[in-house]
Amino acid sequence: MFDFYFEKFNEKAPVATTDKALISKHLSLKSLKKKDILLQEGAVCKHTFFVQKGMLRAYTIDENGNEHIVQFAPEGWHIADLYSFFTEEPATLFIDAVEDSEIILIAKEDHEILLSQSHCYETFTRELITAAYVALQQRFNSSMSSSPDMCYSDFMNRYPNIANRVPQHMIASYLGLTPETLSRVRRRIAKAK
Amino acid sequence: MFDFYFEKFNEKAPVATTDKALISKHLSLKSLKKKDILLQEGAVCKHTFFVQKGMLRAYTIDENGNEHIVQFAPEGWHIADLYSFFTEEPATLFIDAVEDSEIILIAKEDHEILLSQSHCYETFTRELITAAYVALQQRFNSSMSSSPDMCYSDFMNRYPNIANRVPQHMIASYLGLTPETLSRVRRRIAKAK
DNA sequence: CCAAATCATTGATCGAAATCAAGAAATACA
DNA sequence: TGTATTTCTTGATTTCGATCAATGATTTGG
Repeated sequence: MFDFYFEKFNEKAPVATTDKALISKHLSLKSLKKKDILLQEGAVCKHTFFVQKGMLRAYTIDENGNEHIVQFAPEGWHIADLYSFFTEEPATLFIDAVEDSEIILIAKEDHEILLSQSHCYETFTRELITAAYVALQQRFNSSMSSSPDMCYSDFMNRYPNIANRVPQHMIASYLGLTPETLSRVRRRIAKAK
Repeated sequence: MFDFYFEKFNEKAPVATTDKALISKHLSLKSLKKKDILLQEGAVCKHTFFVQKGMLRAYTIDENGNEHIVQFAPEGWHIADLYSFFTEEPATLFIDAVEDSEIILIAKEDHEILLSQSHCYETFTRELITAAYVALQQRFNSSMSSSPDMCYSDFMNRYPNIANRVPQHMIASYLGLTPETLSRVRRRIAKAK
């Protein structure tokens, strides 16, 4: 049932059988169709999501109605509006399914129980958020100090598994470019080879 | 000696007297003059830094020699190149003192001992990195989806304590603008009022 | 206290990405 | 299978921030 989850868990923090049993009690499953929405801006984010299968994305919509994709989450990844999750303030992000997906939900109450009752769960959480912070830092640096061409190449190399599954205009949105600009970036890169 | 540190610590995770004694053994102090460098790109980041007094900054230098400030750390904040700290790969960041400063250093070995020996230290670390992640996320969103004018106003409102202590060209660098552009942003905003 | 360095502003020009517009290609689905 | 929708590309134009250049203001430290 949660084998894949615990496999990923175990990569960051060793998990004993008794912990597995405890943690399993606090997880729930959900199936999603492509485009199903898990979180709307303005709602409080009451769960974190772990993707077992498929892909989710988090994005904002700015005052001009433009989407800005903040994160993709293919299988094995976690996603949430952590700001809203921790503060219980309204979310600034939307989260929806890019593909038909199967996910695990962890409610905030359950998350807190697990933090207090399972030491390895706390360690896992710490490792997870640390890795997420470092990845975000690097992405931010790259987007601040590289050309669009470099950002695109970096993204394709770093996340081929995402790049090959989502439409180009979503990659453009993730990189902070318009689809037209990304198309021209691709042409430039193809020509340069 | 470490009163201020434990005060901040306690805001995120309650700390008992015995833990304080243990943790104190693993902290060391350092005084810095303005412009003193704590970390160079290419070196391994072997410590995290807590600012007791003064202000530090972390920044990258891109291939054109332009600085991009990643973070300011006034008193009460932590700073490090966490990517390098955790992986022991060469740092991509520089860290130096924006003002004369007094800091606490925590070496990686000490950090790991504390994680394993003090539960509240682990909780504190988790809370700290979570807050940092959320702050970075919000900064990233704001810089991707707002006008320079909005980014600047947000920054001034959110961090007046930083904004009033650093030269404008550093704020420009933090926001990803040239000093000239920031100067014009300020004029626009002043006129609009 | 003064000279030197740093910092901020302003103007003119340039360039890269956004926007606007249209059409072609691919995909979905009924 | 065929139609509708989504996606991608290409061209023309505009816009906004970067760059280049110069000057003025402020800070620093010898």
